[in-house]
Amino acid sequence: MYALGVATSLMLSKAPKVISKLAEQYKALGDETRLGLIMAVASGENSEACVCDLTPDTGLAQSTVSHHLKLLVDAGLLERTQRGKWAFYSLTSDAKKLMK
Amino acid sequence: MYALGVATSLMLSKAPKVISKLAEQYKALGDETRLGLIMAVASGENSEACVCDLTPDTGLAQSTVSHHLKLLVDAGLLERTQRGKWAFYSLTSDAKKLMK
DNA sequence: TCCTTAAATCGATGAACTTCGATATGACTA
DNA sequence: TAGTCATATCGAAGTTCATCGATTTAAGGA
Repeated sequence: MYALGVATSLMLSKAPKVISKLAEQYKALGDETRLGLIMAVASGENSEACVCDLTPDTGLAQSTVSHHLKLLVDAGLLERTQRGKWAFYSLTSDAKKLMK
Repeated sequence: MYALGVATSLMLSKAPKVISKLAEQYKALGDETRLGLIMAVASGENSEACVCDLTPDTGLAQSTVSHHLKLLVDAGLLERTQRGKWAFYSLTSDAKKLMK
């Protein structure tokens, strides 16, 4: 017998589907643009931000930013809320856990 | 003034180069094969494993596994040690932090 | 109702990634 | 030294990804 490694309990406890989801989340964070976006969201008032605020900082086209935000939502890292004409994005609990 | 978000201190404290490194590390974890490899390493005796043990589980070619391991080393998540004919891989402190 | 503004979707393009088989390197063994 | 085993490197093929401009959808405002 030997001492359990750091991630052993994690590995043993997670079903394949969870591994796959986790990989998806890491992949979503594994892009400078998206990592910047999610950090900008986290640092916004009430830890949320709308696309109109996020887009200028990236230097990318609005459609590209929208695409990245959708990816982050699909990965379960951001939540989208419509308020008036604006779409606001905020961190999910998964994102908070992962970025701690 | 408003309350700081979860990742605010992270964002404010990290220089662009660090952001870029962090994205690289997340990207490295954002692949099921590599996430599986790093978990296998973590769960191995002394939290290390050699390529010969890691390869069969993946169902991939040896050259492919070698390639993924190199990526993980380049990202600063694994360390390589030669012992006899075998190459052993172990987690770095960055990997332990990120996968906690 | 028509116009404006915010954001999402679509289709195309070039770059990056995963994977493989073949080959090279490096370390022990006969 | 010649041979074998473990691993790394190389070059190619197919796939996925990031990005853009154009268009569409959705929500308000005049």
